[in-house]
Amino acid sequence: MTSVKKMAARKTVERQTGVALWRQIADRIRLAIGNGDYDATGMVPPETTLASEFGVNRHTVRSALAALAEEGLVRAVQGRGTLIERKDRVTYPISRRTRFSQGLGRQVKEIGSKLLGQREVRASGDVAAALGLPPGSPVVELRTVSSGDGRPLSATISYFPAERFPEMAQQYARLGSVTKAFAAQGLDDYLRVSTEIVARHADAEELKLLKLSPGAIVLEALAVNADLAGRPVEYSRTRFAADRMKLRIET
Amino acid sequence: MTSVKKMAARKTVERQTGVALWRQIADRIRLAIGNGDYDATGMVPPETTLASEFGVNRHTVRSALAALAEEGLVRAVQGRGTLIERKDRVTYPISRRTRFSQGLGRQVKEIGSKLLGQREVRASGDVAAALGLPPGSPVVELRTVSSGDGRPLSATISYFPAERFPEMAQQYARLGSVTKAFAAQGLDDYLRVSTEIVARHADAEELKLLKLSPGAIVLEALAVNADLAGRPVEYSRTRFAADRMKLRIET
DNA sequence: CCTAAATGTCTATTGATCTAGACGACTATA
DNA sequence: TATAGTCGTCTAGATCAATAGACATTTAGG
Repeated sequence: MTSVKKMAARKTVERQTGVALWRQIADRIRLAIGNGDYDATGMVPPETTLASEFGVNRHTVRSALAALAEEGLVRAVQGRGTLIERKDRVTYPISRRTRFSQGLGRQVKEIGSKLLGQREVRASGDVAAALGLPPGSPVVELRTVSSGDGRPLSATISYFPAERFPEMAQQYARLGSVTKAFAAQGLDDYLRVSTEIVARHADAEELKLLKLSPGAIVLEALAVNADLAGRPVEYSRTRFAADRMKLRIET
Repeated sequence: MTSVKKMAARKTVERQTGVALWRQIADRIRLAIGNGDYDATGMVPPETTLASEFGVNRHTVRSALAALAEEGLVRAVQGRGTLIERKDRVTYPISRRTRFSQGLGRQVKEIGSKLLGQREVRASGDVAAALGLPPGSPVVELRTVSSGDGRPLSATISYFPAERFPEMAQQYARLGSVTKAFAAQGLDDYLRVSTEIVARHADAEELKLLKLSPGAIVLEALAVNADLAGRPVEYSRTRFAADRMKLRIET
């Protein structure tokens, strides 16, 4: 409809929006790489081509590519072109039996989980409601960051009923997995009962934990897991680096 | 953990990242409004306070507030302060039986669906794969925008197998609902078989359709619905205005 | 009625971003 | 070994983003 642009498929970027053109273009190219748009050549189109596609100066495209090179996503080789080093976006499956490491298994070679902190606190309103406990009940809080092949993928804050799982913190520290820590305390199976997802700009803490650049997006998933009898055993708040992840809902 | 900032809670913003300070600040304030941080007064803190909190000049804060006023989120009144006009996020449930209007029922008074365009096209690779058809098969494409209480919430592109649902476009135009259009063509029930979710910055078209301000985020859900025999009947690509919506996964 | 506190407007200056053009350096291929 | 195609670097100027300070205007409250 409306106007039909001729020739070189014009990819629009917006000016005067508080987001620099080079950053908008970097975001678009990162997305295109993730979509496999350049798989045929394994390279990003030449700078001059990109510049005319986006309707900007070649220097602006170079700034965008420099940012992507900084991320380790591409590598420019003089005389040849700009090679794609890594294709982004890991798929994270969400199902009734969601297990962090399991789902990522084949997509990344190495999964890392780092425990940032743990403490016992009294459940605030939302945590208590999610876990079906009276407000103020003791809960174990775990803060973790998970990464795939060295890149941070998600930052999580989890809450567990302290009375039922008093050793949660120690067991997690020892085993490095929520599923295993549950098993060590007599819970062999649990199911995802609810997940809420919002997308927003990352705050300062998230930028640091996930090694993101400002303006980056996080997908925040609020999830409740329950045992087979339906009693909540975990409430978690996971922030995913949106440009590295895709969520798949399996129903 | 680590360092504890003292005094006037310094809210950090990052410089030289391609995202203007005023936009970072606008994003932070929008988030704070959504979190209910200013509910006590119904107002945003004074410009001078915000300026010192973020460690920037008052003019920079004014640019941020001007952007939020443009969105209709706040309204500045000389001599009084900056009033919060609106704070919201509609929840969109995703389950095996996802129906657009149903889930929003009690949250918004009035649901609007606008048909932007319809045509019959040959299925491209991804569409064909999702619908389980040979590439190039005829499919009906519908483009719609849905809104709640007058504000656009989502923009959708849907594909239906043209052979099985030849009247899709006409029926949708007449009935204003995919569920009803299916029913009119003999399909009484269908289920969501897969959903993929990514978050990214809105492109130019989405900014326009969803009446967003540049730099805004969209949640993109790629979904396949199938009949009870498991045959795909719809492939849809829905872009939600992320600052107005929350997705709830029901498993 | 005055004052404090808040937003509105103006000018001037600095630094970051973007454009424009030219030319050098490297790679692959005919 | 040319030559076309591509990335690398440099200079100069225009526009946008942010700072700084001053003062006007409006509102609420003593």
